[in-house]
Amino acid sequence: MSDLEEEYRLEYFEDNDFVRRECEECGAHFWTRDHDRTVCGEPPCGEYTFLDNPGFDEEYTLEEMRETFLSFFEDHGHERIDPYPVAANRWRDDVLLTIASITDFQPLVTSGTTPPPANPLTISQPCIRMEDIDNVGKTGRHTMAFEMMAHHAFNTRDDVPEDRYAYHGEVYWKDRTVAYCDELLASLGVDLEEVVYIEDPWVGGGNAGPALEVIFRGVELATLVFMSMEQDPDGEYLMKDGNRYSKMETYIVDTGYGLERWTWLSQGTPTVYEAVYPEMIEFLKDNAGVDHDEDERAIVHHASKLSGKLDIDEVEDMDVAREEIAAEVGVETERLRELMEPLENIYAIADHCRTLAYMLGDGIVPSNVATGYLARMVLRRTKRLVDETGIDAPLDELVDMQADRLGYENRDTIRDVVRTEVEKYRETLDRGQRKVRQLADDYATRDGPIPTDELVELYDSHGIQPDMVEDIAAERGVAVDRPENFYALVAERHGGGDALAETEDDEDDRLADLPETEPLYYEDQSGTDFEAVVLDVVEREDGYDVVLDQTMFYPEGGGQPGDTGTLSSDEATVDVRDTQVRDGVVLHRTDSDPGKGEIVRGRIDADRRRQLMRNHTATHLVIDAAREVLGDHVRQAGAQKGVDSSRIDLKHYRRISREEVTEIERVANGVVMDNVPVKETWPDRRDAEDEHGFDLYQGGVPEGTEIRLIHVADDVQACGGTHVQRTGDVGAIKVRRAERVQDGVERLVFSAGTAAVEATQETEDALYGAAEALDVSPQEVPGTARRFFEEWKERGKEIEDLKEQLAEMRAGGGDAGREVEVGDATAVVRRIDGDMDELRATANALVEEGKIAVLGAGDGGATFVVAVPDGVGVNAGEVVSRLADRVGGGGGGPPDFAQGGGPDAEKLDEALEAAPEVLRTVRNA
RNA sequence: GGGCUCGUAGAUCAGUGGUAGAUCACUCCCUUGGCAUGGGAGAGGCCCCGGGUUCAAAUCCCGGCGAGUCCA
Repeated sequence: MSDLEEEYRLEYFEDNDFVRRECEECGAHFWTRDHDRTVCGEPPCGEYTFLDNPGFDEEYTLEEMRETFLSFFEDHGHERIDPYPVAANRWRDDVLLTIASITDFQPLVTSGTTPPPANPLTISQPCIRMEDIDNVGKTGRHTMAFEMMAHHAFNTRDDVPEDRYAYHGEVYWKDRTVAYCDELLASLGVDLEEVVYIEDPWVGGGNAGPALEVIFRGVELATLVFMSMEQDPDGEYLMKDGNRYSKMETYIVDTGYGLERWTWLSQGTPTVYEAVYPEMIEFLKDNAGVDHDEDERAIVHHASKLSGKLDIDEVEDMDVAREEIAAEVGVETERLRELMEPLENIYAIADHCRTLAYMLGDGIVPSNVATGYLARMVLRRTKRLVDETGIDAPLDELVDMQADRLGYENRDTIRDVVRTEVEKYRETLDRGQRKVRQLADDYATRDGPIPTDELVELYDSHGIQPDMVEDIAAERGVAVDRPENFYALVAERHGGGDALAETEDDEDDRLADLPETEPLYYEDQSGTDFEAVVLDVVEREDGYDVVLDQTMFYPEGGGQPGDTGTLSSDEATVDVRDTQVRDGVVLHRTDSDPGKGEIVRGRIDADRRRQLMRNHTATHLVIDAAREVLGDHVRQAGAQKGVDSSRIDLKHYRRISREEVTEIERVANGVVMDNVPVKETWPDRRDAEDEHGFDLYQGGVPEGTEIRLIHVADDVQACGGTHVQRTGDVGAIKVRRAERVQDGVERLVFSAGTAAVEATQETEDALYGAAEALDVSPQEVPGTARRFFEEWKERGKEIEDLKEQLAEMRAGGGDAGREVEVGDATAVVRRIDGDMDELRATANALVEEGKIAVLGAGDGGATFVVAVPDGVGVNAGEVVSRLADRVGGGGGGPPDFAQGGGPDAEKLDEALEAAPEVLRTVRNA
């Protein structure tokens, strides 16, 4: 075992007369040029000393600071890289949002599978961290959106083979990294004597390494991480997370310089927000009517400087913390709150709008899942703050102010998304208010508070904040039972949620030893016949996996199903039912064993494959058409190609209308008719990304240095599937339907080629069938169907009406049945073979006349209705129950009107015979 | 990806297996010079769709469609 102390003994520190010290306050080790320094200086061992006392020679705006940083590293041999989207789930599935610049390069680049876009590189990466959301605006230093400026270098040890990783050798390591930091700080006018490097080992996501925190005037300006270890039970390093780690063959410089912190430091304003969004804060203050006099400004200024104490993670009681600040500033707590709260809200609004600009600008569509859900939460929170603070500018305009500043080009879409989402929120609020009002009225009559479980239900199922419930309940004088641990109770409802460990079926070692299968399906996408050698046959539960040296069978991938067909040797032919790929080895799933070492002739099911190719090319066309019709924000959220029909899931913030579907279909078929070639290229991924951007990766990010691109007209996508040669080969595209798979995700189901024609014929057949049934032409079907439906309803009403008349006549006519005396009342017992409605109507009519009605019907089964006028002591339910018993069934109902029946219709008359007896028995009971 | 809730008149919603309801809106009549209002009458329902259980389903069960919401 060894610890990391050695790791920090840099030559750079030696050469520049640094000393290593242990902080008197917290015990951390740090390096400094100031030999008299005894504390590390990071709060709580130090305080911000740059407020009103800028740390740099000049003041910088956000834009200027970013440019200064990037050009500094460009001048020092780094290539400037465009930022990645904030929606990190577009290239990795373990995080939703980009939370650091290194997020961009995980896992493919950090693992050495794929080369970095440049090495070394510098970037200013927009990031979003939701954890601190409650601190934003209050502490003066927390933001949800920020840019992490960084420089990265990807290294491998010299002794590893040159081709093992996608990059090789050392670019630079710890000394140069620290030297850059010093030089950058010095170039901005920082006195290096004041700079402290704290040893703070870094652990995260299965990797670890030594790291340095750079502290200047109490603020952490940068973190320099030297990622060089991976988790390993036998590793020699025990890190702070309690796990053991060992050195990797790759090691990576991962730095993070907070753009906002640097801008803030250069200006020395009381809060970071005033340094970062001065114009927007001016605008918001103006709009909200925040106008302070000299005196008030001084209070706010003083309080802002102390606001670091309001960190809700560290402060136990917010109110107490505010009191302390008020005491120190020398004003009433309430006065301070009145002054500070609107400002805090304004700061938060500015930050949240920037967050939304990043999210929506990068194509996140608000929804109830994943990043879309986060966007929705931020938007709603922002909307609440805006309303609370009395700002009357529409939210889409506020977000647009940030989008404009950040240079987004899709601002119209962003505004449209915000407007749509605000409207949805308004509807949810309306719904919620109505619900709460009703509930409150309900509990107002019951003389008790609204219980906790109702509160939890309102929030969990209807999204109604407890605050809102309390407000509305208070208006009605109803208390609310709101416990401290409210959100814990909500979490409880969602159960343990222990994630099921995905049981990766451990593949045979046999496969690992086999060479990667030579793919023939790219060389000749329309080829169907080939010869190959059977390298191995693995028996499976339900068949065999055959491995060949080369194959034309396309293995399932990119939403395209694996090929089927046959493998024939001289002796036998086996069926290939499916094709899969594991680590480059293609597995042909067959029903019997073709024999290891045999030379076989492979033949794929050409018709099926051709349909799959048509569907795959059609998929590209439909996505492209959808983008044209619906907007550039449309992205693929999943796809599955099939022989008869395929589907793609698209991110879109509205339901796709019938007209839009028609238009998409028209555009896609236009490209089919243009019959343009479908081209395949294998560019270097860096060139491809430079030229086409991240939208290449609609179906996921491929590995490797070179990637395969499919070009169809103007559309370019990274794709591993097989395609037809010209768009005309698709034949035709028919969009069969659009359905909503989640909020914000629309699914288009479509068919290509023969299946498109068949799909059209199917709907036509249905239409012709309907036309024939109605005996009209197909064009007249909608009108006629509507008319028939109307008439059918009319007739229903008429029948009901007639039944009632019939019932009255029956009741009055006394044609059949018999009248018996039951006590003081008269009962009419009669068989009427009508349906339940008729019996009911007749019974009602008899009751009107003051008579007890006992009616029976015998169509199919036996049914009874018994009705009793007011004031007659006979329980109708009881009578029915006894009568129904005689026909093998049951029945019941309220005492004045009951129904029942049973299967034995032939016993109906018998039962009616017994009715007078039953009535008397029940009456006396 | 998972949990929960909802779908009944044009709108908002009641309706815990037994005759489908309320309020607003709508139409007509009365009150008034007219309007606000007030009084009365009326029209308006495949109770989302399909299956099942039951003598009987708006109601219970299963599936589908549509919507909302919370969490990862």
